[in-house]
Amino acid sequence: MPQDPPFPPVEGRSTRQKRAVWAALASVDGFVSAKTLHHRLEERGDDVALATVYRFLQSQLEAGTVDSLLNPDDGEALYRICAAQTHHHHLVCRECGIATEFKVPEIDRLARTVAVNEGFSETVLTFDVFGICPACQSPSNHVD
Amino acid sequence: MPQDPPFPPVEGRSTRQKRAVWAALASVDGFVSAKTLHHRLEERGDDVALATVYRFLQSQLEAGTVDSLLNPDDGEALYRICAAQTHHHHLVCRECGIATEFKVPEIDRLARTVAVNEGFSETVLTFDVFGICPACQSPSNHVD
DNA sequence: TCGTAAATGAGAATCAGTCGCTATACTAGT
DNA sequence: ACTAGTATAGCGACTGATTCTCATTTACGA
Repeated sequence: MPQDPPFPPVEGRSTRQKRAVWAALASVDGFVSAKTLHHRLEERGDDVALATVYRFLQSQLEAGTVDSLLNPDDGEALYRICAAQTHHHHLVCRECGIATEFKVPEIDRLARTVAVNEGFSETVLTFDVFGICPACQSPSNHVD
Repeated sequence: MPQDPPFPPVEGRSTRQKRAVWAALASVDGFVSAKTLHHRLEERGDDVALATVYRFLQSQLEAGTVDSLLNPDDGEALYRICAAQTHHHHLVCRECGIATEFKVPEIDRLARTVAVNEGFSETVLTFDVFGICPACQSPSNHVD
């Protein structure tokens, strides 16, 4: 048992479960669902309750160390580590979850302008792009 | 809630239930959830199964006569009548559901460009803005 | 080591959304 | 108009994701 977890993203007490979930999340390239994450943990032999996975993801979300978005197909929440605190959007493969972050300040500015003109406050933008990534387009490279 | 349903929206057979759901949808200004719509129907004395509401909304969605989006707070799907077939986005009040449509072609163009550059295909944009509308900001006018 | 607050596990509860079977509306034939 | 045939609609039961409850366990400062 290493003395210090690789990255201590953990707020509050440091537990085996939190470290395990973080490690599993860190080992994935793209966005994953809580369920998928839970499966990976089982495969690794890490016993963590599904509820704990959800709780951890929720707290990290609030802490800003993970990002989440809703799969537009089924409304399922997807998560991934996302250190970049600054505002950005995602280009996400709906097959494998691989994601690219991008910023288009103009977009945000334009949207804010629209909102302000209408007198809206506390605005939140949801802006993500879903598609099929190059790897998933070629069956040979297809990753589930 | 000005006028009657502008057109008979019902594709396929015209039934009491479809007409009722459409009328209920038409009587609402903003986006509503299937559940809310179902409540309204009950209040009116229209007995329609929740599943029927969902199915109707789904078919109208495909027909392009209603619009939907995911509430980022809880992932619930929201619907409203939306005749404008052309691509557009929404500025939605998260309190009362009131929504304004807007178009910013540049946004779509920029987003597509990002996707194409990364080699993504079959891209779908999700872009909506949530906030608190002027009416809901002043407690006196607050609509739940 | 001890005490205490925080975290976890297990499963029940909740809630949006879907499915499979039955009932009904529409059509063609008479 | 009446009836059978067929596709569609309707509805109750179900599913799957997420949250809640609470008894138990654990981390960690004193």
